[in-house]
Amino acid sequence: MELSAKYNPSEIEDKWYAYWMEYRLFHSDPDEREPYTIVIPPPNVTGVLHMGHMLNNTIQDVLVRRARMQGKNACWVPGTDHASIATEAKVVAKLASEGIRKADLTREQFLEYAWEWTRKHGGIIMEQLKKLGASCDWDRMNFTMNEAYSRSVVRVFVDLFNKGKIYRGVRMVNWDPKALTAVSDEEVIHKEEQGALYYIKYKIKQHNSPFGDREALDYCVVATTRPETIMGDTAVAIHPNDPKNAHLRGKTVIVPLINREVPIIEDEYIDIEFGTGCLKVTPAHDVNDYLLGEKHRLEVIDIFNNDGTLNEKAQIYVGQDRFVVRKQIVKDLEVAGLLEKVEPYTHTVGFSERTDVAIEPKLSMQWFVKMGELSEPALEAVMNDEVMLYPAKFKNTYRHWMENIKDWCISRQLWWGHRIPAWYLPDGRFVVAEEEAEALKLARAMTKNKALASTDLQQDNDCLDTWFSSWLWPISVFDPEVPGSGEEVDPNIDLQYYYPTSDLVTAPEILFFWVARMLMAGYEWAGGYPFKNVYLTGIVRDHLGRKMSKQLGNSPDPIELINKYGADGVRMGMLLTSPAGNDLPFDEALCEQGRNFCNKIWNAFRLVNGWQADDTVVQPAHSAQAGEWFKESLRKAVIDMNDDFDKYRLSEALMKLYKLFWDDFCAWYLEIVKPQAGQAMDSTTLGTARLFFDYLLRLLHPFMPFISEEIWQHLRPRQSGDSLMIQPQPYADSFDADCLSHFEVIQQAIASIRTIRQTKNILPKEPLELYVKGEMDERLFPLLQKMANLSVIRPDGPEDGRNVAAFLVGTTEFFVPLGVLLNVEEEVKKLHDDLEYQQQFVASVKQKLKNEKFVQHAPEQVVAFERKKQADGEARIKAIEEQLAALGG
RNA sequence: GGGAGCUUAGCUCAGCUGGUUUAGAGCAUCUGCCUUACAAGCAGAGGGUCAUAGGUUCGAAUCCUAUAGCUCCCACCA
Repeated sequence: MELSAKYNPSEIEDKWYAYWMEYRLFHSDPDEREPYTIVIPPPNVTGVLHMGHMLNNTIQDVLVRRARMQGKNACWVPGTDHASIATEAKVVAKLASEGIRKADLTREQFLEYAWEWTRKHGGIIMEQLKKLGASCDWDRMNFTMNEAYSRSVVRVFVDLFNKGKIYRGVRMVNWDPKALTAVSDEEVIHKEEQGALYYIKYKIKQHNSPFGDREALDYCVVATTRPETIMGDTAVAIHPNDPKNAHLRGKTVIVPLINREVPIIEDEYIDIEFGTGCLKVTPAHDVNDYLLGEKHRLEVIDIFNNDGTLNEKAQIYVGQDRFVVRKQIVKDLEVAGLLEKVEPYTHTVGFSERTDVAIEPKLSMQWFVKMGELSEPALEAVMNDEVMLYPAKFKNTYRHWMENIKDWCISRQLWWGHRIPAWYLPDGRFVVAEEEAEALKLARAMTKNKALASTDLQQDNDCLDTWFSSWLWPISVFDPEVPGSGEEVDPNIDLQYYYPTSDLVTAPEILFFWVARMLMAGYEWAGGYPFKNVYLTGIVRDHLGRKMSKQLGNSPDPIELINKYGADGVRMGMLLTSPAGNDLPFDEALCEQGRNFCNKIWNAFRLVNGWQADDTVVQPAHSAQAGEWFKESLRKAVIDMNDDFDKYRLSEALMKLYKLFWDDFCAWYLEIVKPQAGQAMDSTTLGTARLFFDYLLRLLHPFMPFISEEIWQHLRPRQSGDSLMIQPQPYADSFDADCLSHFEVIQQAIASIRTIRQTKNILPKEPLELYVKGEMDERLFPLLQKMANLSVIRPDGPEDGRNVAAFLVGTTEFFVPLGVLLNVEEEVKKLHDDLEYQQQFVASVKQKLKNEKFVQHAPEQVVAFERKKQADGEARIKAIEEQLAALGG
């Protein structure tokens, strides 16, 4: 069989993915084995794969494939999220491009468009994951708006409501006066704006005056950027410890132009240094003011219409736009003598991402979940390490957030999502139920009106926050009947077997949005934590350190990368420099490195594949030695990699494997056992080499599934249905450290001889002689001889020290007689430099040992080690001095 | 403003409870090689006051304090 000199991924990747699918190797059913479960963080249903997904899913696939090869029943559940905000925004934009406005559609019509969009674009991302090699159990594909899943979301809402954990309340939302809708915090873009700070005089009302309630000359000054909202003022606030405003305590002031009397309140929220230290309080139009208002029980006066014009509650400027009013009111205040001054002022203002108009904070009725009790077990689980976060530094952040948790606003003014299962009665009261029929029953009971019809009920128009469905993900993908009625006869087998899942791999920015809430849901409805370990990935950045985003256009298309470098190459590129929790500065050079590694593996295979065994050939000593050494090296690597995996240090595990394969296996082992040109190979060595290759492929498979499978299938005849995917991982629990260190001495000696060749211009082909003086494992001489191309190895030093290149490994001296004349001066200088270095080294060690406190306090081992350092150093000095003497230096 | 974290070679990072020759790796760089597996390669080499300043200690990249710079999360100041 003819094999190309370059590995060609595109020829084999689809073939093997189809093969794995054909034999259902990704599929999992509960059995007696230990389960290993991952649920995918569901990407947006209509999204496309970006680099963050690449990283995230590569990590998951590595973990899943490894667990599968460790004999666990591995199950990776795929699926997508309906992503209400993002998807609805896309649908609205698409309709707009066709000249259709959402406002002109009924809910049903809009949802029809949305489903059409979802059917058209949904699932693209899952197909892309297949290109990456993701070994998901596609039979378990899920979607947060599936019928069953949706029922579970509604059931959870009803359950929480019945437990008294859901309530309605007023909340400040980001109102877009142009789109006439609330937008989420994520859709608000904060921009710096050059504005002004207006200082407005509020007259102080004089009480207890002997002359009655007459207006005084006295006033306080309030600084504001939004003078047009003063008609909504219901208080002026000062700091309780503010001496310069102390005279205002207990007074009331008059709101200019409309002459409303409002109280002076005191609160520590006020910044004494800002402006005059007096804050106008407008609860309807500022988040902080609203909180102040709530605290001090102030009246709330909403002076704006939905389109940003003023309403009749403003009393003046009714019907005019907020920005027109701002200009006009400043003039009017000035005329009235109530404007003290205007200062230029730079501040940030929120703008709507969709319409680019200034966001108006607006109060509205929303649904909330009480978080207090729900959050307790979720906080505890992480703090007592029942659930582990990797890296652990996120524990602090997590605690900080959980301890200051606020109630969760779960309603969204959107149509694409799970509609809130609340029905309003004509009298304004409401009932909560899973279905309309049930709601009607409840409503009839509540009103004691049996004639009440379903047409009298109006279901809430809002839908639920996306996270309110995705927090159930690790439960509902296995059992959408949770929370059940408590009357189920058969417990759900899948949930029992796969839950809790093993590892969750996700981005740190959704630690609170998603991870924390899944923990809460797990304890609330599934009796315990939803996952044992949370691996928080880094954020993928470009080489300038910017977050990759569509807007910047700095994100490469993952599929193009796969086409260019192969899936295995890209996977390796993603994993090479991505320790958990650290940012990943992405560079295509990393994929190139991955591709090069594939090529290296491929060519190593070509070499081994081309060898023919000859039973008449006896195994050379060096080949046997190389085999013994590589076996130990492999064992050590397996142990080290297991340790790395235990700590979720995937990139380090991969780097160890990279070096094991490239350096130890290719550069050393294969080079040692490689027969001379034209010579045959003994069957023992060939068998061993193939066995090693097999082990290496097993180690490689979780990281690079395609190339490893391709080569494994070539390595020996296979039955159909066989796959590397399901072979056990190599196992080791110990290794021979002496064997490795003896070999290392040989490696260093060989490298030194090669350096001599290079500096002396001696070709590798030309054999050299070698003298070895000192301790050395002589059994390894044949190996040394082959790799350094030595004609002979002799004990002790040469009699004539001239024209001999010398070097040290440890304390062992090596001499290479050279046919050419040495540049004595150069050699002497080199030896002097080395001597000086060694002398300084020994001096520093001596200094340390002379210190009585060191000898007293330091552990015995450490002192003994220092003594050995001294002895070795002195031995080396002696050797160098001898060499200098031999050169007559 | 509150919280968390980071700063080690040109780049990306290891370096765990202080002692393991005078700090390691990969990539990049430089030198020499088209050696019949691989130039997407082989062989070799160079490169670091461990951000700065103090402190603790017999001993500090490692522990403590301050300073500077950077990153992230939360709240965003009328």
